[in-house]
Amino acid sequence: MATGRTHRPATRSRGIPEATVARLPLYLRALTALSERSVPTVSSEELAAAAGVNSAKLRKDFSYLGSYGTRGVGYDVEYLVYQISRELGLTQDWPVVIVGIGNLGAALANYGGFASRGFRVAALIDADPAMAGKPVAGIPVQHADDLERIIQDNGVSIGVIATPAGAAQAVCDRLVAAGVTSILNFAPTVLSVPDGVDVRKVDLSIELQILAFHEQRKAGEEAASDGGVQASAARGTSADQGPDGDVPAVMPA
Amino acid sequence: MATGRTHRPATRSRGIPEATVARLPLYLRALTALSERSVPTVSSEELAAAAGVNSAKLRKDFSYLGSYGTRGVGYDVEYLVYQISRELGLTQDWPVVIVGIGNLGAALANYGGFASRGFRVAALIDADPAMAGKPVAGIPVQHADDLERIIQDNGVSIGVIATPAGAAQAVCDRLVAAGVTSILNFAPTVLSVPDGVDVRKVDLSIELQILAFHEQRKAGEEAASDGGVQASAARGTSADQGPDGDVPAVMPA
DNA sequence: CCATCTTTGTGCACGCGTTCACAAAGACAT
DNA sequence: ATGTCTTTGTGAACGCGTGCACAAAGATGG
Repeated sequence: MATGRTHRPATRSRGIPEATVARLPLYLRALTALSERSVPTVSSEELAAAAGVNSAKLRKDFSYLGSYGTRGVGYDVEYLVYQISRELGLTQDWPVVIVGIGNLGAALANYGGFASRGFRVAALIDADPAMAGKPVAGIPVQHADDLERIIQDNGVSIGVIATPAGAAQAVCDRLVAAGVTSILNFAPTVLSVPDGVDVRKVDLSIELQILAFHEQRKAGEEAASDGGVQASAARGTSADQGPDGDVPAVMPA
Repeated sequence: MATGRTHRPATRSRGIPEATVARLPLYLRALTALSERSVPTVSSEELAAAAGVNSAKLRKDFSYLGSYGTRGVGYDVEYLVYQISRELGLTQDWPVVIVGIGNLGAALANYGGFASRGFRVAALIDADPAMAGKPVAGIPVQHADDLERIIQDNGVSIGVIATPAGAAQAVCDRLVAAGVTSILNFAPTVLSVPDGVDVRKVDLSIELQILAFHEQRKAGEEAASDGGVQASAARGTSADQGPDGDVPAVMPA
C-alpha cells in the first residue's frame, strides 16, 4: 500500500496545543476590532465574549503564549495583537497561489480577508488555456504549465486548491514537488501528501450534511410527542433508549 | 448580558459522538465513489484508506450506527450508503437559502456539491436592489425585504450567510426569527443565536492563518540547525524539544 | 462437520482539551 | 503602607476521542 499520510499527525507544535492555535485567529479578529475602536485594554471575560468562547479557555490559551496580561486590569489590546500576530507568523508576508479559477477560485481571489492578514495572492493558475491572461481580481491568470516556475519565482509555500475534485490530487502533487508545504483544499477529495506537508480542507457539502444531521434530529425530537405531519422521511431519531431505529430494513440492493 | 449561545453545546446527539457525525460525510463520499464503480463490498481497511482515516476509528464510528457489516467479508457498499444517508438525513429534501450574492455567494450558488446530496438552493437573497431579478446559477436573486416570506413559503430550515461581516448578525437574526434553525456562516464574524439553533462557520482567513502558523514553525525548525536555503521543504515533522524561539520581545506600543 | 482464515465489533488505556475553582498578583483607594 | 477589590494564571478533575489489541462471528474449504 504505502499511501502517503493524509492527515497531519497533530504533532503538538512548539508546545502550543492545536486547538489553541485554531482559536488564535479568532482572538486576533476580536482584538483587531477593539484596536480599531481604540480600546486600550480588555479583560478575559470581555474578549472571550467577543470571540465566542469560554473565558477560562481563553486565559489558558494565552498562558501557552506567555504571561501577557495584568492582574486586576486585563490585557493590553495592542500588545496582544502584536504577540498573537507574531505567534501566527503574520508579521511576515505569505505569498499564496490559487489553483483553479472557476467560480470559487475567482471568489477567493476577490476575497478581501486574505490581504488584510499578510497573505498576498501572488498568482492565479488555471488549466484552461482560454483563461490565460484574463485578469481576475486584477491579477492575470497564468496557465498551469508554468506552475512550477511560478511557485519557485515567488517563493510560494502556501497553495490553495479550488479545482474540480478530479484534478485536485495531481495539482497537489505538483505543488508539493515544486516546494509548497501547506495546502488549503477546497476540492471534495482526500489529498495524500508526504510527511511535513500540512493540508487543511474546506468542504461546503460536508458542512451542510452535518447541519442536516442535527436538523433532522431536531425535527425528530419535535415530532416525538405530537404527530408531525410533513414528516416525509423524518423518523424519531430522538431519545436514546432507541429501539435502534430498526427501520423497514429494505436491503437496497 | 444574556448573549445568546454562540457555539453548539455539543449535545451528544442520539448517542452518536459529534466527531463521528463529522466523519460520516467523508465515508459517504468514499462509498459513493465505490458505488459508482459497482464495487459490491469493502473492508474497513480499504474504506478507511479511501476516507483518509484510521480503520479502527472507522469501525468504531460505524458501530454507533449499528451492526452493519459482515465479519470476514466487510461492508455492503449500497447498504452502507443508504444507512449513512438516512442517518445524516439526506434521504429527504433540504431547501436552502443563500443570503448575500457577492462573489462567494454566487460561487456557492453554482457549486454542484449541493444538489448532489439532497440540498436544493431554494432561493438567493441579496440586499442590493440592483441584483433583484438578475439570475445567478439559473435562479433569480430576490430582495432581502422578502426574506421572511421566502423562508416560510419554501419551508427553509437551513440558511447560508455569505454577506459582508457587518451585515451577518442582522441577517442571522432575521433568518432565525423566520424559522431557520441551522446556519452555515461564511462571514468572518461570531454569530450569536438562541439555543436550539446550530451554527457552523467557514472562515477562509482563519484556515490560512493556521497554515501560516505551522509554516512558520517548519521554517523555524529548519533554520535552527543549518542555514537551510530552501531545502526542497520535505523534512520530518519529528522532534519536539523545540528551542522555544524566544525572539527579541520588542514591546510594540 | 470441523478447521482455518478473514474481518468486524469493542473493552480498555491513554492523551488531549475543557472547565472549575482558587491562590497569587497587581491596581487603587484611603 | 495597608487593605480591598479585580482579574489573571494554573493545578486538578473530568470527559471525550483515539488507537491498540483481541475475542467473537461468520465465510470458506476440505
